[in-house]
Amino acid sequence: MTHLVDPVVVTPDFECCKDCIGFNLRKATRAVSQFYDELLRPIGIRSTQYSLLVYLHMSGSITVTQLADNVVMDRTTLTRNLNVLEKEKFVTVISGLDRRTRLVTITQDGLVILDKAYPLWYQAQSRIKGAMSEAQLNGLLDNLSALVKAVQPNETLKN
Amino acid sequence: MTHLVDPVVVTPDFECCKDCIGFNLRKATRAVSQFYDELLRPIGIRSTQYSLLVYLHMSGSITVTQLADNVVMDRTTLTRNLNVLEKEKFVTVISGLDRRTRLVTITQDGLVILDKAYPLWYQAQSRIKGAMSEAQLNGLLDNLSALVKAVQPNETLKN
DNA sequence: TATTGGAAAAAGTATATGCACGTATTATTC
DNA sequence: GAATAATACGTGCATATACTTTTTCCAATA
Repeated sequence: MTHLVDPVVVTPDFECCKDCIGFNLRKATRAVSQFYDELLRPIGIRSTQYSLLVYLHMSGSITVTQLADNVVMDRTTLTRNLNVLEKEKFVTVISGLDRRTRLVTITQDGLVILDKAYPLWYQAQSRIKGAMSEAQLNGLLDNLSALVKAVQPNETLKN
Repeated sequence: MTHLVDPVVVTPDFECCKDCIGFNLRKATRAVSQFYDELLRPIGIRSTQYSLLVYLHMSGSITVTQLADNVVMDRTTLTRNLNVLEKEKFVTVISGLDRRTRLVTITQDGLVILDKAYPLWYQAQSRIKGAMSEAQLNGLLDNLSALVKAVQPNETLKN
């Protein structure tokens, strides 16, 4: 005959926290972003700014919320990041037809800095890619996408 | 007979920037860290703080620079993160034997909050792990470690 | 059409991040 | 032992990040 065990408080096994996805992601992001930033430093922009400018170049004019959704960034974070780019004259932010919305557009100055930044970014990207196989790289990118999908609130629940 | 081509400025192919390791890492880190933070919110600490407390619990007393090296965090970033934990009485920071150093130690309060946080962290970690196979997870962690090693300045050059 | 509900965005507050620089302490060298 | 180099750390400044609250505007409905 079996008995229920007492509800004891088990000391957590913190050893397994070494495999925390969040911790390891943040650690790698710090290191990798610093690496890109270092190569971009000569022209005075950071990797976060480069990524936003590239996206704006590819997307064309876009509202703040749409851009935030697309790059998986909190809207208020994006607003502040855009303020920096606007101050540098790399983007313009104007009111949309729906006057609640704000349309973000890359400027000529933004395109110029993008062209300057591209070879620097490419160098950083190449060096990092050199540390892993093509299969590893594709696997990594796939896994990162899967993570984003896994943790994002289900959009279908909105309807 | 071959000729050297004119040194033309080629329009960059920004399409390939979609595979930027830094951009995709940051994006996943934003989403994933938010997910952990959401589950940790009931007890009032963030995933960054949880990770630091876990590390301090496992390592015992440690200097700021050693800790920064181990978690691949800028020393000044760590100082500020520790200030928050110190304010909450989760860690103590005292002068070491070498009076230049500062010894960081987790407190009783820190251990208490750790025990409370563990099941919440475990739940988040489990849900995320559920989105991928064991092989994928191990591959991801391996790739993240490889990235950190790839971009870190070669330590042997210091000697 | 007046109201009400929802959407888009900014501002306030706080943590996270890192570079440049300065200070205190230890180690080294002459 | 004094001068110098190296180490450990913090502060000032700026960007990156996100939650909460408030404001503005559009849409739907009674």
